[in-house]
Amino acid sequence: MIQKIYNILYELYGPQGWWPLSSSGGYHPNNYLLPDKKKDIFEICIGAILTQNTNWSNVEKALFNLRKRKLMNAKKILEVDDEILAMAIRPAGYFNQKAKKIKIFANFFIQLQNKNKIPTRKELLSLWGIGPETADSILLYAYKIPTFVIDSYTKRILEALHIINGDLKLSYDEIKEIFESNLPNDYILFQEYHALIVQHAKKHYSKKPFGKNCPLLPVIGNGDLSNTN
DNA sequence: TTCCAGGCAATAC
DNA sequence: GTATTGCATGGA
Repeated sequence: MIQKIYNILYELYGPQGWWPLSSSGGYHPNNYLLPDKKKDIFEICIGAILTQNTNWSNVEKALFNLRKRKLMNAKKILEVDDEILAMAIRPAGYFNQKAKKIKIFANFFIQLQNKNKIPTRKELLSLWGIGPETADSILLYAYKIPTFVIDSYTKRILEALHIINGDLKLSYDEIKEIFESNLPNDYILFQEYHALIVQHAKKHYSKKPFGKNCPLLPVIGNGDLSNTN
């Protein structure tokens, strides 16, 4: 079932090429070696924080401002005044909170560089401002670690398809496990699948009634709560 | 004008 | 332990 949904979405939309990177002019379908530079890895991490409950077009404005001010760099982020940073990322909303989150992450990022290591999920979750979705996005898209990203769209679609029951209020990790236990452990597949879910949800699950004209519903939505295969 | 976006932490119950 | 609230901009 989980694999089948992926096949249908891929057939519908094709490769998505997440994460969008400014250095490659946005999305980069079929180039799964990216990011390959420290600056791009950092940009993905910052973008993952900025996009928390925020439209990507607003995040792009904030990222543009950061590049314009030569702040797309962990050391510079730590040096700049909180208020300057907050104003630069203002279009992304929640700018005071996010400025604080970005500073905390920049400090962590520099420590990673010094130790020449990649972050663990546990380390990321211990940072103020990094929750499960942001941690998984960073691991999957910046570091190519095969960990599945769950967002509100994912839950919305699974509920519409009756693969999960909204009343059961499954945890983030439980929903994540539904995907990971039914798919090969492949970061490219995980990157594309999450991106396809977002693409599909923007089209059919953004405004109510959710799932209107969703082509998955006639194929998958059979009301069987137990079958996640 | 209202609603929503690729959440998270703090607070209330 | 679970539910609610604050955080904020910009486009539809």
